[in-house]
Amino acid sequence: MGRPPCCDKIGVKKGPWTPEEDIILVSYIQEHGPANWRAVPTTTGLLRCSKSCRLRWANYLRPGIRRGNFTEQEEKMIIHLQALLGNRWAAIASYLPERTDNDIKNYWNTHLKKKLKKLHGNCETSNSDGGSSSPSHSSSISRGQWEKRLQTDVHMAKLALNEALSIDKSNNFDHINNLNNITNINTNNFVVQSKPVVPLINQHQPIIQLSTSTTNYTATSTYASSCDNIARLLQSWIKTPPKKSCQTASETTTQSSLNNPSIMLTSSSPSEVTFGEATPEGGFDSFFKAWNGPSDNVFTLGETANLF
DNA sequence: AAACGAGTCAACCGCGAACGC
DNA sequence: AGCGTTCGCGGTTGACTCGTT
Repeated sequence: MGRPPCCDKIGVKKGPWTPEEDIILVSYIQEHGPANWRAVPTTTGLLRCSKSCRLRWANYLRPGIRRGNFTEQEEKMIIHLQALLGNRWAAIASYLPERTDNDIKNYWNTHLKKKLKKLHGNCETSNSDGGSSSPSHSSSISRGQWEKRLQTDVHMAKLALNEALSIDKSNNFDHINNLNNITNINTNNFVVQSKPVVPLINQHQPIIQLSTSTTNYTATSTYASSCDNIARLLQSWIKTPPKKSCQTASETTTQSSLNNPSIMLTSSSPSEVTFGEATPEGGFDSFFKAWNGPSDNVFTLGETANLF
């Protein structure tokens, strides 16, 4: 029996998400939390499959995501974690809470792979291409040799991570905690465990913790950063008007979005953005008013920690 | 200004794991 | 235990941007 498709192929929209769709999705998650993705399209009326909604949230709308401009420390971490864990991007992303697995994967494939290739030369035996650090890919060397090399890799990774993290200890508490996890890995266990590192990102995902009353938010600042993401998106969207499908899609959906009383945002500062009453006649004006700060005016990791 | 190629990244697809009945 | 459903992950694709000619 074949696996049923995750959604009906008919009537399901594909391609880039419009700001309106983003707002609808965020509105839903703000109300129900990031769970039961299956219900999202039917509840919200979004013409997207549940998978697409989850991905959009996880990779783009989720609060606390930083995009682009990978720091040297992050690069180091990614390189060494990749050496440690292979192409297990979700596990790697769990050590970089502000980054998504997709972002790390892209950055690896577009930047770091080349960088390492340049550094080590083409005939280097290192596993810079990913995957070869796993026992299943080490057929050319004996198990003993592989374990020896892994021990060295782990040691090197520890040192590099220590070095990288020591620079930015103040706001990287989570990294420190995660470092403890990674340094506690027993190399012997590592060999036999199929999943030595729990994807910590899952523990961060239910960031918006709502009480049953949707007006009583305990995670205002974290949600604000999600609004922040959308605000930035909308701003760039306005600056560079969408072409092709994006524009036509938004044209067709704007009215319904504005008529949805739950999706307007009002606030005097980005850190206090909450969902408010809809003012259809106001359009996105209030949204932009809400967003008037620098892009890095978002909650800190410490603030996130306080939520748990 | 136009054409082309390379680089980037958001989104899709398919698979396996986890979960619930 | 077996089956169907849902979720999460990693690989891949393709649209878009940017630089060069």
